[in-house]
Amino acid sequence: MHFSELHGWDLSSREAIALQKRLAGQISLQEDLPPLLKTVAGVDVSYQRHGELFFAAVVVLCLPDLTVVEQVTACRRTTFPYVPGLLSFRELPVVLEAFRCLQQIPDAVLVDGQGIAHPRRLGLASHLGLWLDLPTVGCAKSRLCGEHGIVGGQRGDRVPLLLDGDEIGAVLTTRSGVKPLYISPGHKISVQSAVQLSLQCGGRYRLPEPTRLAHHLANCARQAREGQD
DNA sequence: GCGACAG
DNA sequence: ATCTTGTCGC
Repeated sequence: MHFSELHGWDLSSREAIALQKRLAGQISLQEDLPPLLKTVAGVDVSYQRHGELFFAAVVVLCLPDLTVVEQVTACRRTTFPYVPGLLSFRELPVVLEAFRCLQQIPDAVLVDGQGIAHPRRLGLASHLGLWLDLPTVGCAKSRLCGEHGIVGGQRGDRVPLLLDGDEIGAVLTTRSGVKPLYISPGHKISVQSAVQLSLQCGGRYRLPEPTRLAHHLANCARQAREGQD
């Protein structure tokens, strides 16, 4: 990993973009999942409008029953601003902090954000996948880049997400009658498996259980801290 | 120059 | 993401 990435993350936007271009070349879209997935983790971040504290949560669930086996949270202050396309430099530090608290290593990770469906093919899920050297999937609630047709309204319906002639992901309806999710491989997984895993992890809600629970836990951690002051 | 733009 | 109350619908 790049030195500046191991410390402080105090990069300029120009440096961050250059780093993304280099790291993108290390992303693997080859299937590298265990024969049978036993655990899958979900991760998400929460923070205040005008606050500097960021809270990350990681929840590990068992497959195929989706029972929770472990959950951790972490808190850290961030300085990197929100810039579309540079989200990982803002959220990855606290997310990695949370992963260090985990007692076990999940077989795969679902992330609230894009994988390779990114202008430089290195969204938050991809960047995290490289750091952890684990299969990751980007499960974003809205589009960052790429084009696609209209997707059906039934759970499981999907259309390809294309960018510069490449299939970078899929627009997937995870729950009938609800806005679709933008699914893309983060690292060490194919579009097909990313979609398959996303569906396997949910059904009752728009978001897959792992990220849905992580989102809730991160919010609880933040509100608990706010209550102290 | 103009519009788009994860969380 | 967050700021915020109620409200429509299964």
